[in-house]
Amino acid sequence: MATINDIAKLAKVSKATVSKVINQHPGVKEETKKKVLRIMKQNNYWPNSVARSLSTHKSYTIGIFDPGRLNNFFFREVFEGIERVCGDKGYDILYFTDKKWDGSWVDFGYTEISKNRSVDGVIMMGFGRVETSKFDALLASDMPTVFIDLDLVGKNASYVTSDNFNGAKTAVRYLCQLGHEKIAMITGPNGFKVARERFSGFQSVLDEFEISYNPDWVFYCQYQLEAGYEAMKKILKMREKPTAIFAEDILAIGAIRAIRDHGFSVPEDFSIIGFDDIELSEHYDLTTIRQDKYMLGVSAAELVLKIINKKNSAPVILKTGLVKRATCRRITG
Amino acid sequence: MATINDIAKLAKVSKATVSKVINQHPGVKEETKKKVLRIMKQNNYWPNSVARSLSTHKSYTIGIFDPGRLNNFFFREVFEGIERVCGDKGYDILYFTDKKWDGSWVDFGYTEISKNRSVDGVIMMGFGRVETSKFDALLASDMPTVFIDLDLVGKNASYVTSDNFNGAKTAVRYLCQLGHEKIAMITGPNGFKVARERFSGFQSVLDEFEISYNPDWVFYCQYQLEAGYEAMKKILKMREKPTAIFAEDILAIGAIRAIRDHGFSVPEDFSIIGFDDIELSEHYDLTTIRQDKYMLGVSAAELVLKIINKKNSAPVILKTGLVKRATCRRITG
DNA sequence: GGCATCATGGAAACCGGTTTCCATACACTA
DNA sequence: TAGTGTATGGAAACCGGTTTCCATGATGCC
Repeated sequence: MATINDIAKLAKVSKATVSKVINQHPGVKEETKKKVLRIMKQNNYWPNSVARSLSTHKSYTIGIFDPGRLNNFFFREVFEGIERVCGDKGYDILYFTDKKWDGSWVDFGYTEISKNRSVDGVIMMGFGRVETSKFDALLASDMPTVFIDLDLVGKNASYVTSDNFNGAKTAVRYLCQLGHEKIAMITGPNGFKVARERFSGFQSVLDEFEISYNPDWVFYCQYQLEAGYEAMKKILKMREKPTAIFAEDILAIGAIRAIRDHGFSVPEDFSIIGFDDIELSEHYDLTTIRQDKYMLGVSAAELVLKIINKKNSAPVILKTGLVKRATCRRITG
Repeated sequence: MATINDIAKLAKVSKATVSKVINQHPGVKEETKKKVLRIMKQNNYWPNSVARSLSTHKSYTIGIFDPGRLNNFFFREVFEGIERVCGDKGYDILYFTDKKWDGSWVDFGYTEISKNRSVDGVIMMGFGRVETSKFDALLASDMPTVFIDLDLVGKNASYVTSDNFNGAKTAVRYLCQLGHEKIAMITGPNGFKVARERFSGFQSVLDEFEISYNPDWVFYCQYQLEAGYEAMKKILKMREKPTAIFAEDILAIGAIRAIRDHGFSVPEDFSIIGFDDIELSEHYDLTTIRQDKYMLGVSAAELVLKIINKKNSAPVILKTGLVKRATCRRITG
């Protein structure tokens, strides 16, 4: 590949001049510029972005950390949103893999990894649990950072999330308005921030409708279909059963399968409302609360670019919406 | 962040020595090495990978081009396979976004993009159609390259794919062995390489069983559920209908929905066999041919690393397997 | 015609590493 | 004691760009 020196020699100018042409700096005669551009084109020259990053400390790259693997049902859509925005602004995406540092002699945090790769900003996703101490250094650093679904802020850090609290309220309120008073919740692991918020929304609506809260009807489990299935099996064995269940989609689908496998049906015997609106949900005709995953990605990318450009960095909270399908029914009594 | 110069000064040695320590080169006294390592650790130093790439021409980064967006049902799994292998070997992944080059003054191909970013190798995926000319430069270059589902080879290029031909044969043979003689195929766009291979497998088994080929029973469409739905609607309107349908999963599922929406059922009225085994298929209890998407990613990454390390670069063809579920039945004719 | 001003382009330092090659010091041999 | 070999560490060039600052020549003005 041709380098800037080759081009300089061929054009009989200095590399400084070539650089000015590349970067459209003023102070180069039109004629000279034309000549340099022509030589560049003839030699199919494009500046080496690594060398450029080294001197400018700018790489046109956004890093992504996703060590917990963002929920499969989410990843592609969120990623696509990020990609769209980054692409439009000329950024590429560096996906940091989980690495085994064999006998690593240095403790290595997110800040070091990203600075060492010279990314211009990072998006942190797939961290479900709330243990923020490992982000302290990152938050204190000047690395532009956006968290997805973790409400952390810092000098150069902000976050993007869906309005889980109000989304959950919409869901549960919908059930209440259909006449349900015995409502169970199957949700994610207790330590998960999004799960907690949704649970708060759930409780808040129970209060609002003066429904007493029954802790036996709350199940915390991993975000896996089977876990929803098992939780529902427990419900089916209870003497006093709820009439409706609020559960994140993948768990809701597990529950639906358990219900069907045990000879009951939805919504006749149980009304089910989900949260997320993953792709599968449509196939189960699941009534649910939609999160806009694509927009989550778009917003995260836009926000990190704003922070990079020193624009405002206010957190973004995305609205959710009720998607009525076929798994909830009105009950009387 | 500390640089190699800072460390050198603090340790009262030259940067050359620090570099030797970092890279575990011989010729540094144990005592000196210890001291340097201690200083590095104290200052939380890690070498800047951009500077390093510039001088070594090695970046520990694998680039991914995916402009056509690898089928959503595939992406995450393939990506995860790639990630696992890359991570284990200390590589990160640079995802090249689709960029709009406003008034770009240079024609820009895959080779230039990857060289300019100094990736050590690239994986090309999501190119369904067979137009290979745009890969000519890449194939001729020395950039280690692996194609997924496109059988292109070059000095430093190879590919990974599933055995679509034999997979399709397994599918169709299974139908034949169940007694079906009237078999339709709903497949991807005509120009798609994988679709063509599967179609060849289909035809080959028809020959094998001496079943005459009926072109009216072959439908080419986009890989979208709705397209499968529409194709099936056409079949349902035919006077002489097939008894079985071979279709890629997403199309098969569209077909199943059409069948059900029109008052028929699977497998009573039609046997359906898919290809791919996407996540959805299990939920439809679809009998299908499984492609191991994760392994596709693993193999692609392993292969590109082999090429980088000048090991063999023989193409990898992954076996497929029949997954029997509930959408095919024996007929007696 | 002499001098200030401006447009243009180049020299050189720098970004943070790697690597080659040479200098030094010390030990060992003759 | 001089000569040779070996272990160790440093100087400097290099990777391919950017950027600052200065030199040069042309122009404008009095």
